Amino acid sequence: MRSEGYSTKLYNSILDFLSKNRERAVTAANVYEHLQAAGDRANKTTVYRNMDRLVSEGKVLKYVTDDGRMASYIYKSHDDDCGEHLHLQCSGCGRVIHLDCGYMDEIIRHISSEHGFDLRCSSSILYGKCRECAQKDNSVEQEK
Amino acid sequence: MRSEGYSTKLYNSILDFLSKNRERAVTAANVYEHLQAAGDRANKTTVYRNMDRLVSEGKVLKYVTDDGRMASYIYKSHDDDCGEHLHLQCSGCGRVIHLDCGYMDEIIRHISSEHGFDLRCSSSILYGKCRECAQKDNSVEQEK
DNA sequence: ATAATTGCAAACACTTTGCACCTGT
DNA sequence: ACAGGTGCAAAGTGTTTGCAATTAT
Repeated sequence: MRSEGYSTKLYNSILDFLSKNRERAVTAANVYEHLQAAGDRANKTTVYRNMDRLVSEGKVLKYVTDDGRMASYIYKSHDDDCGEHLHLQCSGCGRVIHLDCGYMDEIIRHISSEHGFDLRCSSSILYGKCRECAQKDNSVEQEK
Repeated sequence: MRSEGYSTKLYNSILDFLSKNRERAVTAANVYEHLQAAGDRANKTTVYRNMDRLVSEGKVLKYVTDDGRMASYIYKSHDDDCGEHLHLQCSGCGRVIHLDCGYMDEIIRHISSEHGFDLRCSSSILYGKCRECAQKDNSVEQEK
């Protein structure tokens, strides 16, 4: 977590976009497209550099998409410490669920004591489907 | 899971290598290097194609490495259904721990009922450090 | 015989880097 | 003024694809 840098137009736009999408994981491509659409014509390189900066500033967590093709970023709200709990990501809609219930501590303790393993939540993400997307899948099944 | 294909020299070598490494996650590069060393000079493309084949045959699970740079593969032992439980992977030594205890089912149920999320174990992997690597890290810290 | 597998070179997709120029402080 | 940010083009990395030659059944 390095010292803050300059507050540029792009940096602010990106941070703003991320904070407005705290409930989903966002890729560099998503950010780039958003900036295009918003008229802040940006360069992909610059997007990547700003994402790196946000990660090293500790404002954002970096994961990988479901298919492992791209990096995905999750905005860390200041009120919850996202490094301390796991995240669920829906591979349908990209929605992120913060597993910050008390149950989580228990899981971490169990994994540590029973399996001799220190979980690092900040680099682990669980994939699956949220209720809505799972239901959508089912209705598509039925249409066949 | 498609029907079995030809049983070629390379396919067998790769499967053999994977089954001898069931306790760790292996990358395409690892497989390639092993084949080189073993004298079965192979082509990277062929390694990738065989990995794909093994995945579609359901003999191997495909994940992503800790840093998200490469695919990593875990051999599925026939005796345990790896698609039904989560895996822990040590980012120090690559060791894989199968989380196939009863407690895990409870977690999956909790995530489903309390968070409305259907976990897909076959594409989720948790990272951290196994006891040995964590201790190793500590001694390195102390050397400073 | 014939369907699947292989090797090679080229293409891909995402990300990173080098460098000259521009901007925030 | 100057540290830091930006854009462009080029390079890098892991993976995939097209196609002709080879191999397993």
